[in-house]
Amino acid sequence: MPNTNLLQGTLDLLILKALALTGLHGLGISRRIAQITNGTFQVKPGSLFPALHRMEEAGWLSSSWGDSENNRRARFYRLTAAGRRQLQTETRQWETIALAMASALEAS
Amino acid sequence: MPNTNLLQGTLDLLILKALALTGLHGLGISRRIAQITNGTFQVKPGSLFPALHRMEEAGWLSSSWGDSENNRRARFYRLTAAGRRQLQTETRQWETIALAMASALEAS
DNA sequence: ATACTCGTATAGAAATTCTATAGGACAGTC
DNA sequence: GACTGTCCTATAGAATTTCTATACGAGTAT
Repeated sequence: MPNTNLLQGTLDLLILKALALTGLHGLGISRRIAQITNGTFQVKPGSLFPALHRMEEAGWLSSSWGDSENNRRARFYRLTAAGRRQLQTETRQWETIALAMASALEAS
Repeated sequence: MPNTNLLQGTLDLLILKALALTGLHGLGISRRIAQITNGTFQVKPGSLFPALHRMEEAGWLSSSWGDSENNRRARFYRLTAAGRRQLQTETRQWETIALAMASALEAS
């Protein structure tokens, strides 16, 4: 019974968008996503970290170890140039989908 | 390389919405989805039929054999009462998600 | 010491969707 | 009648993403 909390496919876009302004470490990304979605999406570690690894593998993120605000060892992620392009692409895709769904749900 | 054409989770809602007005057979549902989304979503048989079976299993649809407009044997699906409730539930869920995403994508 | 928070990580399960393929039946044409 | 195309349903198998649950190390505070 997967409480499909998040729509499959939206997580990547949210992560990319969370990193658009500045680099963040994992939990920081999670917090920023909660912030920009007004608390609607609460990404849990088990979803977040595999996604980050996958996206780094894809070349959209790069990362390095550093120290967090609380003096903990943390891995900081930032967008690569390809990641920035991907953000644009996925944003457009989302807009297409949102438009289509809005049209469908308006249909009488 | 799954060209995830459709966002995972939207298919059910689209099917429910396609059947909101009147019962349809499988390919008819597919055509109606294309229609109400202005051609954005083209649901292929390999996605559609498993979904229909699943949703009937879940009690949201009921079906019966009949003849299509073209005099072919076709299975007609219609919403059950539970299906109608599910349509409302998923519509609200979608709206929540769409709002959250809009908020996220607006963030500077 | 102890307990708590922060931060990352992974294994395993679950679910949905896609590609590819199949086949029966009707309709139209030569 | 044979052939071809369209309509309609169906399934197997693969691929992918996300969730639950669990773990562990290290800093902080009591």
